[in-house]
Amino acid sequence: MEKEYKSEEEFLKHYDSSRFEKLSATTDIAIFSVSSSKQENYRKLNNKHFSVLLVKRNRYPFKDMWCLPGGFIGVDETSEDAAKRILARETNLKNIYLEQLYTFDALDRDPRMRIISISYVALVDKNRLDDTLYENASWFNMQVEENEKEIKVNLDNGEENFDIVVKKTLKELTTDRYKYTVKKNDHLAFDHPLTIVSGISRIKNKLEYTDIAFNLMPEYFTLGELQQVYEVILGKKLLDPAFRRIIANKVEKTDKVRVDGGHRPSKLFKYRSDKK
Amino acid sequence: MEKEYKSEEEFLKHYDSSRFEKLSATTDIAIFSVSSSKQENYRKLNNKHFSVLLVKRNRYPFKDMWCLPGGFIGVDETSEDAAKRILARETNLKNIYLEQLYTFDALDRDPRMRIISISYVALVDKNRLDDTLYENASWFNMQVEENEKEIKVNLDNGEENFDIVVKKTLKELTTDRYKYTVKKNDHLAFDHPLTIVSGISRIKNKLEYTDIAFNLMPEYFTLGELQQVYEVILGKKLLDPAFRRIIANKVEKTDKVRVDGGHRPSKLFKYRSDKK
DNA sequence: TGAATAGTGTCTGTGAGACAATATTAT
DNA sequence: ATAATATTGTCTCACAGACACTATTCA
Repeated sequence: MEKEYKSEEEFLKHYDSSRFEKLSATTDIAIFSVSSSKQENYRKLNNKHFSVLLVKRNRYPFKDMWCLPGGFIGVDETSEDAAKRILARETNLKNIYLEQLYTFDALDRDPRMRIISISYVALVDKNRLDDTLYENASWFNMQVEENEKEIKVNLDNGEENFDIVVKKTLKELTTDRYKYTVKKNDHLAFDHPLTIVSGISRIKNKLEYTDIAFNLMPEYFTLGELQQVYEVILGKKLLDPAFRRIIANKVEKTDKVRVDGGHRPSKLFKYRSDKK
Repeated sequence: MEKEYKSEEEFLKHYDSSRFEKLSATTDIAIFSVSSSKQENYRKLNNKHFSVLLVKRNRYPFKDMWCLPGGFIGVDETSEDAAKRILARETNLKNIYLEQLYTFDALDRDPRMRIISISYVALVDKNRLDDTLYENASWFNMQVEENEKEIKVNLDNGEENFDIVVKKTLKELTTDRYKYTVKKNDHLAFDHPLTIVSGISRIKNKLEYTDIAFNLMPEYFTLGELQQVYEVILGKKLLDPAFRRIIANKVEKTDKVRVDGGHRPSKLFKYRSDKK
């Protein structure tokens, strides 16, 4: 039974904040970007890959495994502030695209104790990044294969290469569209395969009805480059005329030109937010 | 500096779970439904309203204000389990549609202390509900008006009627599509206006590309009723032929018929999950 | 000159929006 | 008969998919 209080102030004065059990909370961020790798053929464009930043853990639990950048949320900071703090530690950039993704809270997701993870997705333009990475961080190119039953992501940082497989359970009604469960994972700590797959799925969806792609682009870019970014994230080739129609009112042609190979030079465009 | 451990087991044995500050977590659920109200005209169909279940608080903080059903998350239950526990308390139904919405964690969202809220959205078919409601619960019909700058929701349970207004800030790139902030609210506790508005927005979006609407429907329904549900949630009239085209492969015609007024009877349909 | 990308024109089929027309019921 | 909903037909316009064609560069 609760005592009677005359006012909210009086109630708060007597409130015992230890009445309910508390738990720990962390933030984990799926920082995505698009990497380029040179082609041998001087005529061809750079190869692009959708990529994610992982950190090698140097302490228990999951020592020596890879994980998403993250950390504990202080009692005096919001999860978003914590995410920004971690982003600032991992990159040299301000004003990074940051969006809350999902709160993972399975009871056994951390062997230490009950720790929930309020996860975020961030998008960065790799061109603006320093090459120097914090601690044991490394960019992994992702190759995503998805069918009705599962999603396989191949992760490759040039030295290490491994797959994670996440099973999709379609629950029809009575729950969200899909429920993900880890099916194969030997290299990632915690439930981070779920975070990565959820993040990819979120970005893929939003790519089609928002302008988030431009967070992955430098100020000036060619339409070919922009199309490549869409293609590596969506995981399929797009037809040039259709693509140009779709993004026509999101970009603005500049008088700059890029000459970069044995082929016709391309005009440089920039993002136009005042689109109709 | 961290001590050296020989194995993860050894590390876990010595782990001090009080090393990091902890915080409290609650679950709040926006339980949505569609209410019907009889029309005076015998020919006309029932009027439908998109509605949300609110509870009048009988204790501090925010005593005597309305809030979403919710409660603290135990250390040994997931937020989803907590949400199901609360749903079971408020309704008599099993297998309710339940989806994680967002984690709200502004530092000042609760005057007692730092409490984050992992919020959920639930959809129920009011026809299957008992009329008896738990404690001080009450269904409020919602009238939503949205423009570029803000979202106004009028809440009405037959006895009380009030507005909440939430401001939309468009952050273009560098963050999610919109950021919501409470602009006017005299009747709802905590940051629940944000939860309600976020929930409405989520359901509105998913209505178009998923089958969630059928969670709001009884087993057998007419296409007119189904269309009404879409219309009250989307907040606009739809054209009959277009609507029927869209949902054609999601429903299955039965040989049942509903005769209910001074107009042509309608065939009853049911949900068909094996759609192409 | 050839291989590659850049950029545009155009045809066609699909599908949404709009409107019209017919069917059926209780009062 | 009338007012309401139920149901279907069809026209048009916009647009995505598909393909073809031209432009331009460097080795």
